[in-house]
Amino acid sequence: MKQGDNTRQHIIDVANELFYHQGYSNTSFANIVDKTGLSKGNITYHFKNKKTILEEIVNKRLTDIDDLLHEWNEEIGHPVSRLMRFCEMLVSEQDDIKSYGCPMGTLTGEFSKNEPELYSIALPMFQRFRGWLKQQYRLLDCTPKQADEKALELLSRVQGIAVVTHAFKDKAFLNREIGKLKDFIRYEYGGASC
Amino acid sequence: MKQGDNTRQHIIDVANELFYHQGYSNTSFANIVDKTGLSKGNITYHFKNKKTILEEIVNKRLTDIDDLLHEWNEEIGHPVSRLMRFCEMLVSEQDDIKSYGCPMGTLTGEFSKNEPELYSIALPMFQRFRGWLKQQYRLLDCTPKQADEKALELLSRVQGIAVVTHAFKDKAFLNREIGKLKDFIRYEYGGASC
DNA sequence: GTCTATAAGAAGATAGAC
DNA sequence: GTCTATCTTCTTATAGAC
Repeated sequence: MKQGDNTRQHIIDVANELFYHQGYSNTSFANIVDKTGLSKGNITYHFKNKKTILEEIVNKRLTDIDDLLHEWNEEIGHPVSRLMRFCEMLVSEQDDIKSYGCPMGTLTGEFSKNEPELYSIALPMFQRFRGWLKQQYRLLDCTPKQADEKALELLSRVQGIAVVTHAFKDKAFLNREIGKLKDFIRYEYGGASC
Repeated sequence: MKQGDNTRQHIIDVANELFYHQGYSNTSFANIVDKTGLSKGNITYHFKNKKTILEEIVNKRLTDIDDLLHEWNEEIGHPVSRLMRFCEMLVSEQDDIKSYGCPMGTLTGEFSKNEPELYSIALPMFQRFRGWLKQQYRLLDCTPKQADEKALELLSRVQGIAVVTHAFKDKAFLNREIGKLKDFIRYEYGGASC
């Protein structure tokens, strides 16, 4: 039982990395077998199929996102500084962004094309950030509608930077654009409201 | 021979749509067989494998891009208006963007993760737009460096809009953001230079 | 140029031994 | 809980008839 929990977590960690690094549909059970060092039978004992693994991975990611956003809420007093912190996330993950794109954006994008079931599993990750960003704009006295629009806009800016960084393998671009994006936020909300 | 050319083109058209609608690695030979109505043997007669089909598809897309950009150069006098036209492309393709994302961004993203060979085939599409956008900014008296940075920025903005539109299936967002993006260009270059 | 047929391999799903 | 083994289906590759 105790060993089983470790194994379960091990499978999730390995699959999470594989799904991110080579895409979900490009990752086979055999890939997970190889990288975990476990047998196929053992993995199917813990997870019925790939979709079940994905669900667990997304659950883990959602928990991680919630923890992160909670931490930012606790540690960062001003909404504008929180928005900045959100942007800085891309900088600290720049090596992965360059090599594999945004873990949330690329996964959702893969499913959004033609896999409604998996799409509905992955979308909540985006919704978490959207909701949190909206809250920050609400604190800056935006109306609900304005706040949501601004949340989506910021999400869009960040996703665009991730896509281009990934496509052109260009970390200098990422750092430059995140800098400009923070300037934009600072300029728009340098202490003022909506 | 003449029928063969039609068949060849038919395969390319069908595969192009399938690769866009469900992703490259998610599309099998059997999918192409079904949708073309041709036999498997006939398709392998024309194309050795999936990669070869992809190469032809990208070649076709590159020709289409070149034709489009050439047309814009001919028909639109002012660089600022050309940049606007570039943004408007997303609006006219909004139904596809919503359902399948940007054909260029999603394809390149799929390969950029872990398929260097296919990545090098797909990247030139991005480079075409990057180069053309840079030219427009050069005409607006930007230095080569500035022009290239602005080209990447605009590419990034548009890709971000495509990703979020696709993720949230939200055409209203697309139209709103493209409007704002055009305002931004108009504001920055309302007849002035860099 | 187009088709059918087959074979060889990879993928996912399932059963049972330890 | 973990493993080996089998089975079915999907995917690709190749050969040969019309």
